[in-house]
Amino acid sequence: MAIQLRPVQALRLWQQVALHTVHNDAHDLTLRQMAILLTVYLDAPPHTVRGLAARLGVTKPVITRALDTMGAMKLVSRHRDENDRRNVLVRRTVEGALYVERFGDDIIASALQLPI
Amino acid sequence: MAIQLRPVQALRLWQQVALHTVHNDAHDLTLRQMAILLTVYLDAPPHTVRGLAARLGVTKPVITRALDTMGAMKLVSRHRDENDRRNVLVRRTVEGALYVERFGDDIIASALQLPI
DNA sequence: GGAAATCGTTTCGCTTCCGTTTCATTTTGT
DNA sequence: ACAAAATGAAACGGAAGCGAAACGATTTCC
Repeated sequence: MAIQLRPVQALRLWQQVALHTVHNDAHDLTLRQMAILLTVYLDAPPHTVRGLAARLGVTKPVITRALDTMGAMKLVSRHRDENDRRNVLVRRTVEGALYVERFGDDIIASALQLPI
Repeated sequence: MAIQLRPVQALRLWQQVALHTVHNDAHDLTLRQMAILLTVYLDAPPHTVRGLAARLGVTKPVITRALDTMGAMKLVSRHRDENDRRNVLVRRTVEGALYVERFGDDIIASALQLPI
């Protein structure tokens, strides 16, 4: 059965997660960075810079910069593709998986407290 | 009945909305700005700079700057409190209400398409 | 083999956001 | 009346992101 949200529930959910993230999250990712992170962790690999740029509808430098930032945070890692050395493959990390998992828990907790 | 999400559903929902927003939204609000906007539109007024700062757990200049930005976008408006002229009251706008409404629709649409 | 295409990165100038501090205005308390 | 407190905005220096263009490294295509 599909997840059906009423408008106030949908907006409340987003508000609560946003408030919680602003309040407690040290990483302070932008929406673009979050979109990249979740795509790397939810979509099937491999993930290339070009592929991520296409998925988000942004230019490649946007991806490169986001990977710089999130790489320094150890949320993702970069590796040369040995089959085609022009490519860079973005891979998950233990820290990133933990971060994404906790973020999902926050969403679930907020959803449970939504008004009926 | 409460809204119950499984981890993959919660994360997929956030990913889809993030991707959609990055792709289509011209405003490009930060997470803090979004938290402020939704609080103004969902919580009961009046909304002061100090109150919003406390709600988000950030300093007042953060709120002031966010209101500058979102005021220029006409998503919120500022008015002196005539009862206590030290206060500034943040109010909703027609444009802002429309923006929030559309954002809610995006969340609902993404939720409907979640895997079971 | 060599030109062309592809891929990710770097550079450039610009804008925006950040935290901290300082300031002007207004209200409160005595 | 007047000092103290409270409120929001402005100033400051620093960090990070943006789009566009240019750049090396690698592969593809004749």
